[in-house]
Amino acid sequence: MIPQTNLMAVLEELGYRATAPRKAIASLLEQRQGSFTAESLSEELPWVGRATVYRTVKLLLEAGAVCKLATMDGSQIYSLCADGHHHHHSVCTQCGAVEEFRAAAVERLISAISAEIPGEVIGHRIELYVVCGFCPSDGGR
Amino acid sequence: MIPQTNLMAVLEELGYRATAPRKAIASLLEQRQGSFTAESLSEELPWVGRATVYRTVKLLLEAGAVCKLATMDGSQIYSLCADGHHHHHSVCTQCGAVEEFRAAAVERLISAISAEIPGEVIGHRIELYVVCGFCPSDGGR
DNA sequence: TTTTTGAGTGATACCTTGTATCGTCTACCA
DNA sequence: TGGTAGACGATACAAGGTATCACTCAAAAA
Repeated sequence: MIPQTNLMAVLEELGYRATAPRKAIASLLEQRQGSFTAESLSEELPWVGRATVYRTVKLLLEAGAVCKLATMDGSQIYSLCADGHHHHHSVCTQCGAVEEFRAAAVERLISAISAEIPGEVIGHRIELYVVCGFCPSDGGR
Repeated sequence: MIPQTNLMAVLEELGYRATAPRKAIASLLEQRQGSFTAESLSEELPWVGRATVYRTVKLLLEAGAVCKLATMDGSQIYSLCADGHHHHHSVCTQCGAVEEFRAAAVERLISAISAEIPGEVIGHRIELYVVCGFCPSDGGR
């Protein structure tokens, strides 16, 4: 799985200018590779205005380079998306690491359920919450 | 599917007092039967303090009489839950109607995916976004 | 290289969705 | 019919995000 490594290029292709704040945000995200919040980005780049951080994250979201997901408690986090195509995420509840997965079985399941549900299915959200291999499991305590 | 029709009784069973604001919120939710936000409740019951509305919704959530879900754009909504057991929801993107569904296939799928993912799966979130039978489909416009 | 200009910026006010605090009130049991 | 803990409303606060606005600067044109 090779994550998107040239966020700035993605933005430039869409006609957005290569400014210092955008470059800084892009390169920070490329280094970090995990999930993040807009607020954490803002803290790590105190010289970039808060509004600019939120604006840039929104641009990346619209460009499809970043996905918005929900944690188990319902709060929002963002994650780089390696894959522009439809996929789902597993989120480590301990360290925030995000993995993408695509499973044909998921799509088959959705169609099967669609058939049983009144109305037309136009979208879905599937997130798995995991304790990843690098984090101590709760059971171990 | 018979929704929970006695929210106040649920709260009283847990030892909470039957106060006028709680009764008003419970009966409003029982009438409405759809999804709602805490803010919309507060607007419909202007004589009940905002904090009380949020507190009561939280109690119902903890009691399992209400579920918290995410809309397609990531915002939070609440919905009455008929069924205390584990289930999933489909949300109409037009009118906000929520249907519950349980599918053994979902649970089988989760176990199958768990086997392919590093780490231990401890939870999941599955929501379907639909245009329900009572709403005009976008395709029709 | 210089000029031009509109996209992008930071500061700041504001909004939404909640939670915490605190003095007052009231549901309920004895 | 009290006494009292639980519940209340008002209000301040917090997190996460958007809107506004005057200023700056990237980059295309001259």
